[in-house]
Amino acid sequence: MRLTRYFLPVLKETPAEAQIVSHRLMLRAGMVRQASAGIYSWLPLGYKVLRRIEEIVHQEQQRAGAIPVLMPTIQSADLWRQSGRYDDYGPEMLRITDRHDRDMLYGPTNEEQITEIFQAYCSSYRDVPKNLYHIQWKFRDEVRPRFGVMRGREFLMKDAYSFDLDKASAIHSYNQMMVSYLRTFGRMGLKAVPMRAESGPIGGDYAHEFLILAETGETQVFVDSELLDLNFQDREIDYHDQAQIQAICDEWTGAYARTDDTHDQAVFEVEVPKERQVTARGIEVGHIFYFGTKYSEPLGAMIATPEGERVAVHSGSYGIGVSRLVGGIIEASHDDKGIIWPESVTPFDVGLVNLKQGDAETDAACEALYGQLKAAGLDVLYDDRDERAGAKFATMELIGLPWRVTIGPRGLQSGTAELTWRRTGETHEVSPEDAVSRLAETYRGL
RNA sequence: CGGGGCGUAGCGCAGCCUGGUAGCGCGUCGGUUUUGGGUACCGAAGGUCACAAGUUCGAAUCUUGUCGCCCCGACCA
Repeated sequence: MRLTRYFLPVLKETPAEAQIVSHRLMLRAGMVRQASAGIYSWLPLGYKVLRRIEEIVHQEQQRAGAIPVLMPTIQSADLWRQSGRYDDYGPEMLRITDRHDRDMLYGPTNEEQITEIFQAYCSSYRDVPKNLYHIQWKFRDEVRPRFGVMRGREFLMKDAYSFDLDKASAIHSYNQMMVSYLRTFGRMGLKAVPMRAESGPIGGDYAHEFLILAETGETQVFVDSELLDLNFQDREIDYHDQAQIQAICDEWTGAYARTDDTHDQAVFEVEVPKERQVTARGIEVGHIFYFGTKYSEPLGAMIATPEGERVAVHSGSYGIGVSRLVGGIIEASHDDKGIIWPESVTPFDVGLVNLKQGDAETDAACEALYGQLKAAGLDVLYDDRDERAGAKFATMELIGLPWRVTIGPRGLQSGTAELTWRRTGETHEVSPEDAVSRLAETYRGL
């Protein structure tokens, strides 16, 4: 993509309304535009990142056996009356009426809908286990939306719902999602720690929130540093192997990790040696929850056991805040110059900077390299504006592309380009061919 | 929902107290200049001063109401 033909409205100054760093950088990098309180338009650069995060979530959900569907944003109030949540949910739910004066709502979540779908088609133990998920916009009318996309009213969320014959099987479904989440967040360059959450009336240990540590997090967290040192990396997972999945879950939940909701200072001090006690702020990016028959009973989602008995199906729900992750990743990865995208979610793989636009020789060198990078399968943003070096560098650093190739008259004399790593500023003088092959290698498999 | 603040050009702001035909910086457009870290200079375009009512000869400025946005707190399956 040539920058002169792209739509990238970067700002030199920080808009007054933005307080936290991810919100500021998203506005300055031209990623989003606020439409009203807690509601945003996604501009091209922001949309690209959102889609890449979404794609990783899709891949990892399906790898873990979840099946994609798409449910509507607007729901009928009827199902919510059946589950009893129409009255319980309160003013956070956006309620609307259609032309026939029927009560409708903009979905804040989809337990009722998915359970209705499940019960309509599934009636036997042969139909389970099933895990259906979608990535869809949600609306929760927060009293005070803030922090840009981190706490919006309208937000994109992945929500998966598992259906099992009994609790033991449901716990395996739960564990599969926990492992899937570790992989998902790991791929995005995040260290997300599962922390014990309020489990509600069911009891047990089967509710976890995934938090990434960041100074601007809204939640106080208490964690054993042992967990922070764990590394998921790219280990081979067999999601059908119950023992392996259970072992991974045990590894990640074996040490103390809780938010202020469930924190117990006495237990913390007994279980965790002083030097490993970490108190920090966290951002919730995922939530997994086993809720048993809470919705299947009122909504009549029953299945027959092999013995012919009809029982309520055991369910869990599993959320990932897809749009929130865009802000979360920036909170976790930026410096005073701007964003630093991990290669896995970056809007462009590489930025190409022409230091002397209009000069026949540098223009030709840039055009050639631009073509080679694209031919190597890389997504390139070519800054072909007639701007000074400083302005071009500042733009690239602001929008956070992990790699920059710089071509100017100085390097061309010796036939070299500069390859710069955003994260450290480290620069290598390489031939254009080497730049292409190194970048292609870096992005292989991502 | 309690408390506080702000709506003036695309962005950041001044002007308001003490009413008199709206200004600065950045950005944008045209030109000269410069050319490896946001060059310098000249010129230009761009605003129903959030909206409504009122006071006044005259309102961005004073009064009242409405709307929008932000911050602190409470809230957040």
